[in-house]
Amino acid sequence: MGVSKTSSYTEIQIETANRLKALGHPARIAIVQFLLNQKECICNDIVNELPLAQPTISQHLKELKNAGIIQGTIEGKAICYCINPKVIKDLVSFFNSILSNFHPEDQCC
Amino acid sequence: MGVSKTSSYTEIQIETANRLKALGHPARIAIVQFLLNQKECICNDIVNELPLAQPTISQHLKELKNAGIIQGTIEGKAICYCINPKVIKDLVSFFNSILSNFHPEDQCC
DNA sequence: TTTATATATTGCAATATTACGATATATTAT
DNA sequence: ATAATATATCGTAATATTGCAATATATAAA
Repeated sequence: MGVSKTSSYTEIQIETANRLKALGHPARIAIVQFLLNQKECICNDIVNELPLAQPTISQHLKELKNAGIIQGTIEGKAICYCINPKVIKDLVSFFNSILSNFHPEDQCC
Repeated sequence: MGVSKTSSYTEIQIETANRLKALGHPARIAIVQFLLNQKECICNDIVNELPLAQPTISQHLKELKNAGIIQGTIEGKAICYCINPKVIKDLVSFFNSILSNFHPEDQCC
């Protein structure tokens, strides 16, 4: 006892958690994958592809956008969404640093 | 019109989303990082480290365990939790496949 | 200007998550 | 057997997420 629990979370922990949370839904995983398989990444194509109503897709896109994972630009009356690769690269770095800290000989299970 | 939205989610999309969701909370990020920085990965040490009550930590550990990210073994009256590196490696593979599908020349924004 | 198309926002119901006090369980120490 | 320690579970309140119908906005087409 006597140990004070003063530690809160670091900015990096919070930002990483926000990004992973944004990707932590099958519809949003599917959206990201769909965007990458299309040359034209138009919002309406996602609505036609996924089994969700248009407002729900719009909501998921907003969450991905808020987390910085995608960005959108207006293309006439449509909106084109694209991946931000830097965020994905940051996540890969995060997991790789986890793996580099992993020492099997220290594991008790 | 005429396009039926028959597609649901694949098993991989669902599993990946579950794992990312499990990591999508700063406390669970902190837990994973803490486990990797300790040789002895004892649950009670996490309780002393993080600014959360013991039942809350227990609940977060359960979610990480359900997602397969950690596993625990009984060590006397304590429980030792460890990372499952395969799950992290799977996530790195997932993000790398996203990056390999990313073609800047196809992006509209 | 009217109509059609594409997307966003609002409002709302159902469900899930988060956090914790109280309590249960299980092991160890006395 | 009793007490102490470590962890899990239960119950519950507060909040967040998910999904959608209805509606608003904005651009393009007629």
